[in-house]
Amino acid sequence: MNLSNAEEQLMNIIWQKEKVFMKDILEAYDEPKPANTTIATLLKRLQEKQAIAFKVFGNSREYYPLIAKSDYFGSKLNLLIKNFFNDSPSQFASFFTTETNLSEKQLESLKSIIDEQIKSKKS
Amino acid sequence: MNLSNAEEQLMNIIWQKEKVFMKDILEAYDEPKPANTTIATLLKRLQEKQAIAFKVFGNSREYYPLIAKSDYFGSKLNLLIKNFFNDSPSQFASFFTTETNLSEKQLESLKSIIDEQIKSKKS
DNA sequence: GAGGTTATTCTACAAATATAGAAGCATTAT
DNA sequence: ATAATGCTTCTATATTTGTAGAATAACCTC
Repeated sequence: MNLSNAEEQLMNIIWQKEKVFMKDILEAYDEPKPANTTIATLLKRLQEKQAIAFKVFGNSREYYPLIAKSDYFGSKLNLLIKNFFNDSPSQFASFFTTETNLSEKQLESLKSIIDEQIKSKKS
Repeated sequence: MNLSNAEEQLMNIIWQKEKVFMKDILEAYDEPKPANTTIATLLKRLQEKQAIAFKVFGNSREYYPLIAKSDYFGSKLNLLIKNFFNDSPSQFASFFTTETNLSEKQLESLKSIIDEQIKSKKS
């Protein structure tokens, strides 16, 4: 599943709101808002790509995602790790921790998340 | 700095080798290798984008990166975190550890990386 | 120094992307 | 009913991307 930038941006809105009508989407965009026909085009393309679907409600449609954000983003992330870090997640992780400038507190919380993970692996 | 996929792939080769001549690049591609004119086009575009430069050596050019991989990738990563995780690195981190399916060993090594980080923050 | 080899530029073209006008069809407000 | 509104589809255009042929220039070899 490959989405263009504009499509990704729109998907983000849809993921965030879970279900949206056209008007909700327009609202969600910052100024300068795109023409509604632009959004309509993107919605169409997303349907073709099977990224979203809709339910008819009265005269308009309520759009919802067909793919989970975590799935989409997870595969994207794995691709990045593959491309930039020779498929080594730990190499990426080290880059990540140094590069994103996490606070001490954030690092601690990350550590405990990892501990959780390790525990669950062991069980 | 926004690079297309093909450009990114080429940059990766250049980053890996640090300095390359055309022939080195061609070698680095898997079969089916692109036409050398294709590579030449991409090199040209990367120059326009100020992503690479070259030194003339005899009759040919030795290309080298103008932007660091870590810079490029770091800003890409931060963008992703911003777009997908509401600008919360720790939210991303937790996603990362669950989603990339790290082995227990990798998790341990990641944990020690984080410990290093915490120590260095404290000092 | 004629002919092959290699790198570079120019030109080209199809596909994908970003963006939106025009037109049509419901629905709602007057 | 009529007009205004909202949404969707169709059509269209400019730009970017992926890919590479043709032409050219500079070496290398014999």
